[in-house]
Amino acid sequence: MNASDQLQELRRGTVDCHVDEELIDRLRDGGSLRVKAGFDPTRPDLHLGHTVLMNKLRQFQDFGHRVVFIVGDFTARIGDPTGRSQTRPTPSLEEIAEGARTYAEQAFKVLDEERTEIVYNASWLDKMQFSDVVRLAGKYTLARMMERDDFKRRAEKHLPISLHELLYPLAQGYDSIAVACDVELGGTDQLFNLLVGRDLMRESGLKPQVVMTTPLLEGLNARVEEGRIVGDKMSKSLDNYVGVSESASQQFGKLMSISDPLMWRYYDLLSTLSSREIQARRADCASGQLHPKAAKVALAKEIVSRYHDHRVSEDAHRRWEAQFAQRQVPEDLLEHSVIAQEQGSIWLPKALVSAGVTSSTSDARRRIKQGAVEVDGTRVTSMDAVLQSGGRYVVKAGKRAWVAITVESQSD
RNA sequence: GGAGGGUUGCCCGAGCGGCCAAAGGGAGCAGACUGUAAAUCUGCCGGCGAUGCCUUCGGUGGUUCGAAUCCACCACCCUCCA
Repeated sequence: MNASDQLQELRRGTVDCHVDEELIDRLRDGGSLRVKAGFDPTRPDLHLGHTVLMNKLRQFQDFGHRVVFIVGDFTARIGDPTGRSQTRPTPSLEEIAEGARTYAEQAFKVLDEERTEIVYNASWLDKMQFSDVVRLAGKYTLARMMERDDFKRRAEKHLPISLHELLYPLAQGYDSIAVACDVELGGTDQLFNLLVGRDLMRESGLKPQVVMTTPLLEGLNARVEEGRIVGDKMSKSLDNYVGVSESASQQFGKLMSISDPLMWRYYDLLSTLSSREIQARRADCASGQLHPKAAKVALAKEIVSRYHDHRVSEDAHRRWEAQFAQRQVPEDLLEHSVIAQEQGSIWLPKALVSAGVTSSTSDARRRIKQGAVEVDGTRVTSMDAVLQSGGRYVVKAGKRAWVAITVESQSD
């Protein structure tokens, strides 16, 4: 594929490319580019948000370029100040090593292993002497460092900025020197760090890297208001994510819960369809030829198939339709045994707590009061309901809270 | 080294002696409506076999009939001056 077509494809999905001309020049030169991306090994559970970047890296690989996958085992110990007002705890060496391993494992569900080089930044950063650090620090100024809006904001608010936080961008920038890359990719929140790398490379007499940023994917609960996406980025701590290693059913269900407008954002950032195909699908929905639900199912299937067997993905779809659209008892119903109390029965709220469906009897009573609890398909209205010993009951305590409870008698 | 401000439920944040299991918002949960959409509406949102009882407002001790609220000490966080 020629250079301008490559550029066009690589830029798809509203990826910001800083210094386009340089990239196209390098693409024109032919040969394989070294594309760098750094990863924080302390968060090894990849979710779809991370895969936006991964997919872009994969695209580079498909054009014949090489990915330099940097495990930030050293920088993890400093802690990236990006978006944080507090310094986070330093992970142990073991945690970092374990994280790096699982990270790579998950990354290769998307990346082409043949065209990926994995390197650890401690292998050069750890060896630096204090004098090396001083020399590196001498290449940058406080004024420029303070251009970073996170630092600027904190300075204005008189919030603390630790000195080591100022070193973080330098360390990351030094990585670019160490691996001599042509391009560095990162999330938009990484823009400043990436540009520092570019400057440091130039200072060191290297050809400065081209900087590309991928947008941050919004979480499942994001909304679209007046054409703008409102909501937090996808993150594990906010529990608005789809994990790469989650089960097909979980992934499918989560993807189906996003709002229609958000679906198009997900299409743009996660689908491998061409922009033209996505536009066509969108137009069909708008004109009523395609039901939005069908479009969402197609997207969910595409994504789930990427991380699971195609058949598993089909199965997840089928089960989802059965459980939610047709309100049938889920196939993968959890079985749970509880021990009967005196009188050969167990008070329903107690059974629900014991089966792990509700967090407390108060919670169980609340749900009964609100009509959320069903036993064998019949809504429970009495607070005094009990399950008889020896029986197996299919209990529902809310849309997603299903369990089969078997009551064993006390003497067992 | 000096002066001042702060620490409230999952998060933000009001409360500044009883009417406080603690306003308001967010998140979450449940029901209705649906395409498990989203939005919206309604209710819930510490625990307890429960119109009552028990434990919560950084920690410990105290004042008081009564403390998230007052006092003392301790811990942690922040700001300003040096």
